[in-house]
Amino acid sequence: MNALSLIRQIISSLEDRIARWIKEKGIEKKIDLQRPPLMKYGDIACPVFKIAKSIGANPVYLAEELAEYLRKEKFDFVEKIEVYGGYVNIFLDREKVTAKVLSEVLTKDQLYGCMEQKLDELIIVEHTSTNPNAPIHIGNLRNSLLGDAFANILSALGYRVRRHFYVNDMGRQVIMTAIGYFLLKERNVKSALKHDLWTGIIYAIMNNFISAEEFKEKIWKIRPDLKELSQTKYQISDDEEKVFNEVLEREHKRVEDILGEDVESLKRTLKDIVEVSRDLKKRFPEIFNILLEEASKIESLSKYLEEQIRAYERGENPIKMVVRDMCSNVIKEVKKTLSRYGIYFDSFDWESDLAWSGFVEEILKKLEESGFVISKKSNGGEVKILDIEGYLRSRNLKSKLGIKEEFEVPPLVLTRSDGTTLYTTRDIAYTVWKFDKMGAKKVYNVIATEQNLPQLQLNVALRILGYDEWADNLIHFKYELVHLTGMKMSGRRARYITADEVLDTTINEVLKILEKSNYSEEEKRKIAQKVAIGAIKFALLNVSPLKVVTFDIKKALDLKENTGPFVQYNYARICSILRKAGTYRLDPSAVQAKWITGDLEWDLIRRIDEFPEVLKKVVQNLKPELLTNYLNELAVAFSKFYEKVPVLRAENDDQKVARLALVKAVGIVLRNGLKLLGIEAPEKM
RNA sequence: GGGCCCGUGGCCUAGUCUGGAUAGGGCACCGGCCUUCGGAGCCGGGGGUCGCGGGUUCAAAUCCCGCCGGGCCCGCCA
Repeated sequence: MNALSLIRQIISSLEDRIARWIKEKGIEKKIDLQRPPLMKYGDIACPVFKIAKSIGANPVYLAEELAEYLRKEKFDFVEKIEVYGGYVNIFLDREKVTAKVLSEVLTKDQLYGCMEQKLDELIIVEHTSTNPNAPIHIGNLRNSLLGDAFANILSALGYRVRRHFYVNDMGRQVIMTAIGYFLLKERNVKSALKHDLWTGIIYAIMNNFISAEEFKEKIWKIRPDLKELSQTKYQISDDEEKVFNEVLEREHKRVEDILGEDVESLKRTLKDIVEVSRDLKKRFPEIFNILLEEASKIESLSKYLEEQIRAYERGENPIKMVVRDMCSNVIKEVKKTLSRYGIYFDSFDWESDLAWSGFVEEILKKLEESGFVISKKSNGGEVKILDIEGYLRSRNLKSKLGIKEEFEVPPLVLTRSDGTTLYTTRDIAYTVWKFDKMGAKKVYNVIATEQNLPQLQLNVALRILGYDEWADNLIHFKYELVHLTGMKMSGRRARYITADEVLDTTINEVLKILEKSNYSEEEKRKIAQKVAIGAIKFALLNVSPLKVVTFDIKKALDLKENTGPFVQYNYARICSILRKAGTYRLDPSAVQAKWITGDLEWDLIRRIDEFPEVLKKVVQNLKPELLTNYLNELAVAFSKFYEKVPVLRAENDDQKVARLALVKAVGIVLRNGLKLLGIEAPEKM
């Protein structure tokens, strides 16, 4: 691990020495060095309050004593040591540090920040993994950007990284979409839209039909006579809605007894189904009506759906062909969208492949052998349930996994009553596959926090299988969802802001700014592309994954508010300086650091030196926002330097060369950092 | 009812794990700066009960307890 920053190394050697001093005094305390808040307090500070307290000494005297001790030692890069209050403040030798840091950055160039040694360890980052029946929208995009940037950084740190997309083609939603997709195909209805948009609409409509049917079945249990009102099972007419509401109102006691459901929530469901139906019918009348017509020929869509789910799980045609055809078409579009964002995968893993290979069944059997699977009679069949809580209690694992003892972890349903598997069940098999077949040492799953519980259950399931080490190395990289101002995204209503739209509108916005410039059309296009990507990615990555992002398209388009373009802008300015400078020897031996030891320069040097540390922190803490923050601050620091310190019109050639070297080094870090975020640094903008 | 997460000037955000010096940035606002390397910029200014209340400590945004507000989850969905 040689990618330590220089100052980090200096701190370590100081810490060793201080630890020795503390030990000599017979004190047990540990001390951490810190970065002082102001430059006048030096570069590294050591507060001595803790040890002073433990031996009842005056902190100021003790600090003086420590300072004396340290002064006697020889530290390579330390210039002076001062005491202020209970702090020992250490000032570094700017010239020496600057020379060393610049030499490091300039010689490594594109590799600065990266580990030289490649590690053998394979890390799998699974991200995006959207259902293959809809377009990538702004919410999914957060997942993709986090996963991709994180994978980039891991690979900079020397790991072997593979990016995997899990194609979830066995879910209920996908199969119902495929049914509708097939019905339209039979009627020769061709999509005028991109495939992912097309299936997104089909999904919404089919889902609405099935919800209507399920709702009616419930009502009819209470009032079989109301069946006569029904024209079609898949729509709730205005009359029906009225009557249903009356039934729910008047007979609420019976309703709750028979259905075991809350009347208020049933009312809400009813209202929702009707509203969604109206909305979809209005927006997509043809598709809606044709699907309704075709669906009405089927006795029960929900039964039919269940049959098809079973058939697909067994790998039977024709549903197999239909689903595969539809999903591949959607995935093609998803790939296209993501490639516009510069995001690629090493592998698309089809859920169904795993199931058809018999691997899911194998895992299921193994789980049953553990003795923690409970079978429960239901719907004329048997559901299998994994007793997570029971296992945790029997192994006393709760505190290890950070779960409150009193909290009872809900069981995981492994199979439906007809024997088909559920998402998380298949995910257990998939996870085993990642570790076992792919040989991953570590797996990061970039998945929204709403899946917290299933991810925990998955983790425990691995332990039940005896794969504790894998479970320890399975990391749920969680993030919160994206909310929108002014509208709500909803797959059920086929309402979303797609990643393509976001990019298109942002590009247009950048083009407007570029209008007055005298770049060629071609250049403008290229720049707009890069800057738009920079704005979007930076904005989404800049927010902690654990915080809900409220995406305001208007704000996102205000490029002044966006720090991505600001960072890019400073890179472009750097390129401009270097271009105008012509050919200067900027190799380390030609640079005299004594010319660049002012506060502004020193601030830049310290930040540049910190870059490798930042990358490590991003990975350790799952916080890509540390990198966006870092880059923004580096750009701010550079901007200040740029304003105050002339480079091309320096006083003499040596000074000019030194300043040019510094500028170049800043450019290298900005460019490398942006690249890790998946953002290109334009030389002109 | 239970569990997890978030709460820092008008808005966004760092710092919280591992407690230390004047809570760091950005946007917006007000006032300056285009004869100087790219003004998508720079300089200056106002604006804060770090959600609230206790506790621990020489020292709390940070640790502990209790509340409040917001989000998510507790389906034979994913």
